[in-house]
Amino acid sequence: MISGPGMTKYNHWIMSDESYNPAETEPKWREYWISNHLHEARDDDPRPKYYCLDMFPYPSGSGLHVGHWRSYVLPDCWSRYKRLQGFNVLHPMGWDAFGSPAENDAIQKGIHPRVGTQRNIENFKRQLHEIGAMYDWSREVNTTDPDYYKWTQWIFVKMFKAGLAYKTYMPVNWCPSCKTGIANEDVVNGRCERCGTEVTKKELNQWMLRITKYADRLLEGLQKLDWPEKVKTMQTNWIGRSEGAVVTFTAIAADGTEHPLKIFTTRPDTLFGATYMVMAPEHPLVPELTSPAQARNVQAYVETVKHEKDIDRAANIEKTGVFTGAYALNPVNGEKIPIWIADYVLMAYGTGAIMAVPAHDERDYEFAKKFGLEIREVISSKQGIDKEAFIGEGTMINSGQFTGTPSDEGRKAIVRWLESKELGSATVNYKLRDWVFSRQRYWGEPIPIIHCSINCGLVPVPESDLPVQLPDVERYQPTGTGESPLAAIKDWVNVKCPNCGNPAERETDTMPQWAGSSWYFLRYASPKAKDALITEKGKEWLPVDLYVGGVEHAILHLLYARFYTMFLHDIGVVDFDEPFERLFNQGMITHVGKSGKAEKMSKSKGNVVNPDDLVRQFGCDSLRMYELFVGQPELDAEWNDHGIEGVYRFLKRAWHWTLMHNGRWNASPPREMLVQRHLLIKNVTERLETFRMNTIVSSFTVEAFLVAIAPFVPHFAEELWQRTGHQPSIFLQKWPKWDEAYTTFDTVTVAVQVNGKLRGTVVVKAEAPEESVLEAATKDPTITRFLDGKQIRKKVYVKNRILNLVVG
RNA sequence: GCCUGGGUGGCGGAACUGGCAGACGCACCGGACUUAAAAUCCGGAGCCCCGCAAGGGGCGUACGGGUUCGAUUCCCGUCCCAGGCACCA
Repeated sequence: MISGPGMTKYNHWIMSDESYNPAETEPKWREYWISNHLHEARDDDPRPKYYCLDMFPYPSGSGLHVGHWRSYVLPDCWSRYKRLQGFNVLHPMGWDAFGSPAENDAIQKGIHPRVGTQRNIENFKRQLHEIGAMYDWSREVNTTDPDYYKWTQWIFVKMFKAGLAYKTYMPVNWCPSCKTGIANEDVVNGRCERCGTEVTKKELNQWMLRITKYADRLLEGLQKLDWPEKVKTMQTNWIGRSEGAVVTFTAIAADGTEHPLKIFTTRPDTLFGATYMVMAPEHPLVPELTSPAQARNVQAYVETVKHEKDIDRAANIEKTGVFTGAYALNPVNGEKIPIWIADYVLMAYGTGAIMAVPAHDERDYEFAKKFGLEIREVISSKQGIDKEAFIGEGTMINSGQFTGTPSDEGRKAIVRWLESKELGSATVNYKLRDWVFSRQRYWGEPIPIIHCSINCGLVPVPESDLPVQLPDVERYQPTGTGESPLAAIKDWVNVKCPNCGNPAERETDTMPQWAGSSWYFLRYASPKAKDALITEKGKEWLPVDLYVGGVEHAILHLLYARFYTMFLHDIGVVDFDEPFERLFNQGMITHVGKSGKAEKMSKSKGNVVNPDDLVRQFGCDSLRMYELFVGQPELDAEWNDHGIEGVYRFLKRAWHWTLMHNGRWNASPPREMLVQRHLLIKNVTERLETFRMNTIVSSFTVEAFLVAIAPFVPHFAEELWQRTGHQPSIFLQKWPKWDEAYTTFDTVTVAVQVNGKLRGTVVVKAEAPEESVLEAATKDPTITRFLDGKQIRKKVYVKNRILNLVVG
């Protein structure tokens, strides 16, 4: 700050101990809150509980930027508000600390993931501290802590015992050069991000979780949740329930052998329109059905698809496929139709084969046009099928005994007929697939299973032996066989079978990062419990009342967490089956960087704004307030580098205003002031309740009121609270209530329109009847100018708002 | 291609259930204070047109229609931007 002999009188006043100096007051109050345990949630507190949860972060090396800040400030503001409302608030924080960046650092720089992670956590914690949030650090959890992942493993063992965890061969993205499986996000344009080699597929024996068993419950549970409709829609589409039928066709190979070929269809009513069949290229029957004449083509196609499958393909890709040389018999009419393979049929959905009805399916239509296959209309429609497939409902035609039936009835009739002949059955299908739970990586929870090849097969580690600790390794590099680095530690791998005592081997796959984050919200309730995942006392905190985080987790994380909770409910660990009653999605902060466009902040785009500098210059409270002011919380907002100066100026004004008026507050205030005060409280309360924080901050400029602004600028409020002669902490106060009597005005300004155009305003008594407004309006020359010589044909009056006169 | 959001001044963004569009802030302009600057305080402003001025008029919420006394808000169509998903039978 400026000082010295050149200081003016006014500067001197700024420099006095009344000046707003956040650098001095903010650390003081943070320390006060901590040493007085004000943010710790007590189990035995008699107040009603409120659990406000932030999505816990992955502690990355690059630290927080102002975009991250936004997602922590809103829930903190809300938590403080709930505290002032008299709730016993649990607002915890922790670390989702397993994950590949730490492992990559280990490979590239030789830093032990545990060491690197610990260092990042410390930096994150320091930065989070500057937010001034009321986190209860006594409940901090860390997914990489053995005391924590003991329970991550325990849940897996329970799932295994319940038949929800199983092993199967699944294709993974495989880089032939790195000799390792890689995640989808590390495949860029079909190539390995690290070495640029073309990625292919490799079948690996993988652990799977049977999430599909919960598909219906995951779908139905959505109905009772207070979540954004957008997220519910995304989850609904992801689960993708569709009703239809499985129908068995008879496939005849070139050598005359017959194989049942099952297909799934949502339109059994179009069965008579099937003119060919398509199998996924990976379908197990493909080799058996392919004729010698077609073998070369088929093999070549299958090979191409292996490479193409996960490549980002352009929007309007052309259909491809080849004929297998085999035919199938349609069960409804015995007709012989050709069997093709094509990549537009996916092995992972339905049965991996379809009957193609080009007249009534867009994709089949396109395919049939390209390869000159027959298109047969079986549902009548006005538009016909000359230009495109007709996919709507209509009357069945060319359909044997079913001709003339409306398609929706026909659907059921055909299924009944198929069932009676044992040729098919009504079936519900889901897009949702089982969850690939294996990772061939080091930095994750070891899957607690022992392979006993002599007697017992797959044996879970006894619960009393948990956790299976992650051992130190010499090398973090992949083994090249597709196994995790753990496979190289022989004295860790080799164990005795807990069942029969014979030599056996540990599972060397680890769990995905999702594992630890699927249940962490439960652990905050009793983070130190030794003998149970959650204590009886801890259960009282649950479920989470409000969950705040980015919309990018709308599907996977939230679905997995719901699945885990349902399972834990089923085995009696918790007594509810939906973990998050209310969900709020933050928008992200965009900023102009090198590209010249406003984009999401990231180091590579060079558009990151560091909060540390802003906190130093303007204080934490200014940044908090600007983060809330910047725009509607659920929408993205663009960062304005100078915007924070506005809130800083406001806080300075409010600071001096408060100190100037101190001591004069108890004088009986005039009604004018009471109205201002009650309106402010009403506004802030109502807008907080609907999360419209950005519009509240604007209304403060009317008049600052310490308790009402405390959730937004806690240090500021706390400091002034004390300076105005009160005992800290302000957060022990009650949220103020407003009185309707003071939120109404004696007079109102009514807008007067003529033919829908604003021509003036009149001030009348509140609740005034139409006649008195009209009377006032017809006395106002600025309005009567538009009425002269014309007749009022119609009057529309909305009380206290508007009078519209239609003249002509 | 499909799904989901979104498009309002120079900029970020307000506007409760259809009722005074542009709150609040940034940037800008003018004034006060200052030797000067910064800071602070007061005032101004959507755009276009007429007028010396006081003032007056027109147009305006991506674009084109519609419903209505009245539309940023509701309906139909088009364009653009962002995010997500990849042919789900």
